[in-house]
Amino acid sequence: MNEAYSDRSVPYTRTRGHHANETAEDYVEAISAIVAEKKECRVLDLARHFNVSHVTVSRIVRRLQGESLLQSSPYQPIELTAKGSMLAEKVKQRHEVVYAFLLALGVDRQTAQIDSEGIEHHVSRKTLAAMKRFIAGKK
Amino acid sequence: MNEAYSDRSVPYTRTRGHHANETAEDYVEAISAIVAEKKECRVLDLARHFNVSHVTVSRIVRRLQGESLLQSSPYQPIELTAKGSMLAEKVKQRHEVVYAFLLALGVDRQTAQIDSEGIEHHVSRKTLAAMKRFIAGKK
DNA sequence: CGGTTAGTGTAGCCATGGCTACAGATAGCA
DNA sequence: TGCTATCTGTAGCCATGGCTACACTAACCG
Repeated sequence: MNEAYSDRSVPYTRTRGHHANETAEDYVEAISAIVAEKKECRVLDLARHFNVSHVTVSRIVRRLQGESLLQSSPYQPIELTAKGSMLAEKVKQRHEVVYAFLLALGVDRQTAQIDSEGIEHHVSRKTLAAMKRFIAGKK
Repeated sequence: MNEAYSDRSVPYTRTRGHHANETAEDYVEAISAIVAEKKECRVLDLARHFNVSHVTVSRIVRRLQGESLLQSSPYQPIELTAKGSMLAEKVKQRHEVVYAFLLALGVDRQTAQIDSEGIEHHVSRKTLAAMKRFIAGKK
């Protein structure tokens, strides 16, 4: 299940991996943003970002390292691998499109921010393209 | 956490309950649809619907009974409670709006079906209203 | 240098939702 | 009636991601 980051191609097909992939996407996106903002990303930065305990973060970070999405050593800052950076970039762009789309639809910023976080993981390539067309048409 | 069916009101606030609520919504919606179609709903109907084993269904059904969303006795058909029916109706309507919205946006039926299943759980009241306005404007 | 504080790791608990394997119930048909 | 096939339940495994409690590291400051 290595390259399974968008495998929801059959209606109601549940696998263990879906939720884990969403977590991976959220984490690399957050790490990328935190590094961009304050030069380095720590376990506690992520814990505060997601409102979870540092223990939860630490275990997830270990898992993502096993998936070669990031690199971490004890008491050291967390860094994305090339693979992790590419995924982060893809997720960030998709997220931005969904957010901009909701704004264009007439939703307020706060709601658009919250809903886009939930929606982004479920938007297929085709729907994303339709959202882009809509945004372009609005300009 | 009894009435927590749409509690994602803060950015990136994760709780154990979110995913479980989505499962509950999917199940009551499916049960309602299956009952409407073939008079009764069995464990195996749900297992086939969601592409999971009957064991998984059976455990989730037990949990949902504990939440008073449905009633089930050994080897008997599954029935929604009044509470379960109301939730199912709400979810069904929201799902239909999201599906119709994606179609109106220019997405093909297959993609709209799949994406709407994932997206529906993350659409707030406000975004849903915006989708309705968009559909109405298209007519 | 030592002490306090913030950060991190580990152990171990829980709930959820995947699974296989096996056992028991139900129903339909010869 | 009894066989067979389908359905359902139970036991028990796993991964994920929540948590608290406790221990250790590191860093900063007096």
